[in-house]
Amino acid sequence: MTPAELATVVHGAVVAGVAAGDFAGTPPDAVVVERPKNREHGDYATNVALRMAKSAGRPAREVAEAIAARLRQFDGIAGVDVAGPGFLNITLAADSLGMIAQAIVEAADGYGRSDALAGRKVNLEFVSANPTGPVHLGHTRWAAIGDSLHRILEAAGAEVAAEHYINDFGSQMTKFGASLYAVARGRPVPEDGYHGDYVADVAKAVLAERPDLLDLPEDDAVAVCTGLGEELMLRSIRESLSRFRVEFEVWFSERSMHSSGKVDDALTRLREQGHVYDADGAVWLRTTDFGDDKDRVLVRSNGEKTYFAADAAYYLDKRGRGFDTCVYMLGADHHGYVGRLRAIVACAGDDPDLTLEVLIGQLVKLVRAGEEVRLSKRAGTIVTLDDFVDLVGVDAGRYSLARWSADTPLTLDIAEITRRSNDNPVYYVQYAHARTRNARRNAEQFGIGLDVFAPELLTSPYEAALLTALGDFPAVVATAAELRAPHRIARYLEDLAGTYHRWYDHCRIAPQGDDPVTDLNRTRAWVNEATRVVLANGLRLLGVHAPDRM
RNA sequence: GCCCCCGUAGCUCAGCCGGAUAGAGCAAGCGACUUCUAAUCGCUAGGCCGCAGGUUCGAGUCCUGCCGGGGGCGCCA
Repeated sequence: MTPAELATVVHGAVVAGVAAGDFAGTPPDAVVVERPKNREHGDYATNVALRMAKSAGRPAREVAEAIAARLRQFDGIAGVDVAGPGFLNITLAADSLGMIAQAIVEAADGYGRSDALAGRKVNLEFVSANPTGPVHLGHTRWAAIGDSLHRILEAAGAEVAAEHYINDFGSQMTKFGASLYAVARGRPVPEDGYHGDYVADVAKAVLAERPDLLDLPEDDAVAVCTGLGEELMLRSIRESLSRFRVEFEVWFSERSMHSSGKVDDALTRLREQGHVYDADGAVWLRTTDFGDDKDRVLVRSNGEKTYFAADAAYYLDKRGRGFDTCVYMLGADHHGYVGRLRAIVACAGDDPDLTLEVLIGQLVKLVRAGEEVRLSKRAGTIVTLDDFVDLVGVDAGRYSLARWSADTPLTLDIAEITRRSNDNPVYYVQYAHARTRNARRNAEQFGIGLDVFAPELLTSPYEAALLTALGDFPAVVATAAELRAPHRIARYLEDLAGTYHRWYDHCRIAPQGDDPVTDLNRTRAWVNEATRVVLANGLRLLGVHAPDRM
């Protein structure tokens, strides 16, 4: 019996109890059963009686007793205790609990998927690195979290598109082109230009493709630098992200919205909604109507449209493409933008609380031996995604970034996250997976396959602990999706790996010495395989490899 | 001044819709390798959940105020 099935059974008992007049009250829409922290409290616990007590007008313990009496009638439930203020502690029969293993093996890759977010069309925008420089460590945190979220939301049934916005319009691009040109000419980079060794690399690449560059009039040459520089930079950004196993469905160009007239359309639309006004020669959006602390400029007095205008157009474009939830993942240094974004949404006639979600990620630092790592050959003062992957690898890098809540400012110690031992959670979880594979290979030597399944033999408390942990996975994925919190997957996997290792130490799969192969051995092979499935599915959601051997 | 995030064990952090005796890893100490790969496991020790109020059967969790730390407040993108 899975926890979801048990929840249905308990709910049924509550409804039946009310119908039969055991106690009064309104049954809740759904019942939650959870794994108690303390194993002595049974396999599962529920607080439904505590929640019912008020409407029943009776002490929670009395309600609990009445529900318990009904549950005890149920096949597959071995025991029900009323504890504390009115908790119901439920112990399942071994065969009933053991069925989880078979269900998981049969569901295979599909185990953990749900329809919790079915029908939702979610747009996930993250990284959105400017094509004027490499992907840096701040982006990298979002690359890991955003891509995992992509996978998790899909597992929860949502239709998801990951998008990378390209700021390829405006003065920053021109500055980049001018910087490239300066370097190509052997002149110093302008004060407000782009610095770092990568600028020289890109300039060299531009020269290689356009040997005539220096013969062109300066304006034309800068334009060539801007165009080619952007192309090269974008290609390198894609390569870096792809190497980090991060893929986007859509690379969305800001410039394309200007040239196609979408920005003008958006301005018209906002004007029609009555939130646009002209002042000081500029065009403004009255974002203060919606909680912003000051109004924002859409078109500057020199006629140029702002980044903000493009963002309004981008939001409208997303909505036009049918997304009902638009998620923006921003660094903490951009949180001031949230108010403006909400105002755009409100000015467009949407409810920001419904269609807009802004996730703010706190800053990341990398330290080595207690010193912050800043030395980047490529970018001068920042650590790039490529530097990071070179230092720690993709698996350790992704896992280390994804296992922390985005709300936590993060300091990663290089020595700690690359250490190949049990104090490194990445390897702890990966090793557990490798161990399941090895145990399976070993069992096969004894002729143990997945044929006989006798769950009533799974009576060890270590099996109960493992089986209930395995049963939690779908709920963990659904919660991670709902809370946009990939770190919950990682924490769950660490817990599961520990539970598996303990089980492995106490419950042999293959027989020892000359002992004969028993049905218990064969049944444990299912438990082992179910664990492998969950570890593999969980690691896949984090974009981390599940190795066969370590 | 205003806004966002954080404050939980020596350290780094989990803690979902408020629920039972607040958890994990590391670090410290002790123990288990003739192993299903010890990249593992067992045990010990470690807590005014920043402070003060409030809400209620019940608060680490929700509300208010304060203290401490980090970040942000352009006709830049």
